[in-house]
Amino acid sequence: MKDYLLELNDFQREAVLYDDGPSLVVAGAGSGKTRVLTYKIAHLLQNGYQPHSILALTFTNKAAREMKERLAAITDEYVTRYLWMGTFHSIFCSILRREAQHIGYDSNFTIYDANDSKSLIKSIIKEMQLDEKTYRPGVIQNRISNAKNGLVTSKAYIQEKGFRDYDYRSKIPLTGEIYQRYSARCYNAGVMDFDDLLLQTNILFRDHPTVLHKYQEQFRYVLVDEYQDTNLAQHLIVKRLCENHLHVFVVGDDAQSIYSFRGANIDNMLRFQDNYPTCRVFKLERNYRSTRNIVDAANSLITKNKEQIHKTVYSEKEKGSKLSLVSAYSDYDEAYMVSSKIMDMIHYNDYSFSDFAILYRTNAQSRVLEETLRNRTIKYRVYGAQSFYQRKEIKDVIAYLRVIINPKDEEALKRIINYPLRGIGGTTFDRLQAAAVAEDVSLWAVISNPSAYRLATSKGTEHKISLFCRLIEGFVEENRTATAVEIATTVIKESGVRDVLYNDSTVEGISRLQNVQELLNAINQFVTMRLEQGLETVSLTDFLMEVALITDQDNDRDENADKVSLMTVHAAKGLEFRNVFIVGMENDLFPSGMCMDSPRAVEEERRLFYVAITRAQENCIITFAQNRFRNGQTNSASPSFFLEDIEAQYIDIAGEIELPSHGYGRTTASYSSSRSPSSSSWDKVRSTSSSGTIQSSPSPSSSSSDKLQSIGALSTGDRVIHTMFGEGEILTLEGKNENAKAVISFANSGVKTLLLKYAKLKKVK
DNA sequence: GGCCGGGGCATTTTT
DNA sequence: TGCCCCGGCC
Repeated sequence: MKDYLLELNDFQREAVLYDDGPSLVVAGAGSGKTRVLTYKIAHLLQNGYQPHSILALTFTNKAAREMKERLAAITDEYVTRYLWMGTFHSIFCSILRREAQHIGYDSNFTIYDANDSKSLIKSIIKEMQLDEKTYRPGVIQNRISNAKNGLVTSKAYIQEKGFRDYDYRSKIPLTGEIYQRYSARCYNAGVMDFDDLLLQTNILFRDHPTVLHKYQEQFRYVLVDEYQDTNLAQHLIVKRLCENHLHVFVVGDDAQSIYSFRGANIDNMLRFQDNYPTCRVFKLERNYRSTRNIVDAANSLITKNKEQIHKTVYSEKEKGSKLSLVSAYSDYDEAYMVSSKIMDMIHYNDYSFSDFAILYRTNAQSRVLEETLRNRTIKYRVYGAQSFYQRKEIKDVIAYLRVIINPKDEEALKRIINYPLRGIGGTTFDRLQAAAVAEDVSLWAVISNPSAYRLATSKGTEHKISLFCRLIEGFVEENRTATAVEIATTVIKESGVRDVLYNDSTVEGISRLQNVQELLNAINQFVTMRLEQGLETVSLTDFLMEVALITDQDNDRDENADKVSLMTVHAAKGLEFRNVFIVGMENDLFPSGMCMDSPRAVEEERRLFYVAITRAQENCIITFAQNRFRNGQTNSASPSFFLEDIEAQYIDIAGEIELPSHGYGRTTASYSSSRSPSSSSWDKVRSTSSSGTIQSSPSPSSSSSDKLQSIGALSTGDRVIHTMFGEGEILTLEGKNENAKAVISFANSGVKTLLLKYAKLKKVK
């Protein structure tokens, strides 16, 4: 093993070496938090801790994987195999599976993802004949999730006056009832949702001291990453596991706590010392990531928050450039300026695309950016977009697999009972489900024996149901002996999914079939990997558990691809880029308009802005638009009041910026940065935006009426997509308004003349 | 049972 | 603007 201690600074080393009780490492942004955690584990290993006696908990698979890789590099690879390192959810999912019988579950329970949960809540709301506009499924889902994360079971929820009153005041008094039904349904279906994995673990540990004791004995040391993001359920699990030996080492940054809406409680970190009175606090304050200006600017922002652990983050890098603040006329212009700036910086500073990230508050903002980047042929990747396992075709196949290992899985059944179409439609399904609810049995119990439930269905329908039932039973039977890949292959073939996709010769259809093939590869890969790690057998259940807890993060396969990264600020946490754009810095957007009634929520938004700024290593460029198209209309916007929180000395109002040409002529405007001395950047912003130095770009519709080079947004030579004919190129354009026509040469359908009024053309590139 | 189109509606979301 | 839900129609 390398002499790892030499690679740490004094403070980091102190934290790693201290071994005399609970430790809290308050790690500022970019201060080498993961490094400390990794070396701490290496240190424990070197001092005689067995790998299987170390439990290291993270929030993302990616964090766990990266830490494993780093550990493998400084210790031995085989060691990391036996470490208990993973996300809270995956680790306790394994434990729950092992101990399921203690809490009345089968060890083959399946997992509801957020969509499954929401869908179930929706059906319950319908069954209770409540109005979906009053009882918004998303809101109810949040309420239930928060309750679970706060370890409030449905029973407790209904009994507790506080919840009742709160729901009553929110005009959704029956939330407790929905929660109760939701829990019952999950239990009957033999499934757990994400929150259950933590809630049930707590129940397990609370009610079964011998089980708890077993794990207390096993885990001699417990480490937690991103502790500021733990919720009560997680905090308590850790506390229980450590209560005897107090070998607990947690790392986090309270200034980066941005997940309270998911139940994270920053108090877990702020009051760590109350929970562990003998704890020692270590502060890592040296930032290794960013230039001094960036660190100082971020500090000046975050000091405006009241609740925080005091620390002074500093950088010893060069001063670097100031942050820059750029005003744009519209969201479109904002996107255009960002892409221009990227091109400029690449040109003059020798950056590549992958040195840039564009961060925004909401996913909806990515659209304009994407469009603009495409037009400028800038390669980009949107993170947090639909992940592989979220695709419909993949979810469909996964649903079959879920039903095979747990036929009671109601949401999975719902997905596949009529896909591919087999004539079991909504009405029939509702009847089946109503019977299941009325008799308090699983949906599968009704499906596998419909005649026992006096359903008002026809003979023909009953036959269809029994065919479906036999199909599933056949799969279940095969799964006893077949490998995971074999059973998945059979399912795709015999369910009819393959034929449906095969018969769809559209571009989308072909890609869906490829995705399904890719799923088989993924299963194969997973099994091979596990076998290589020395496991005797790898079941379908193992794969499904892994898949259920996987999210988008995992596909960083093309990490080396040279692309600009687009993502929400939330998704950017933990990442770093040489150059960061923070766009849409406007009131009502960032901070979100929904936080304004709560000072705590405003502080969280400010932390979010802090996270955004601290992603930047060299340059941080902040933009806002004076007009933004949102929810179908354009609204005028004002620069975020958070900008006022950044001290003026660290931020510049941008100089000359080229405005979008739209291909209709060029305009160049420059920002008149206010000369008047001002103590806050805010004044400058105001003077800039109100003096309106940025002119509106000409609108596309004002294009000239020459030889009809273009009509509306279309020009000759444009590549377009037609819903029927596919992709093609515009050869000519003619006519006005109602009669505007285009002659288009389609790749697969030949040349067509289309009336623009009817042809819904979509421009590509 | 299943498809199409009008109307209402929009945070963030490690698992 | 784009998604999702529901109601009407085949």
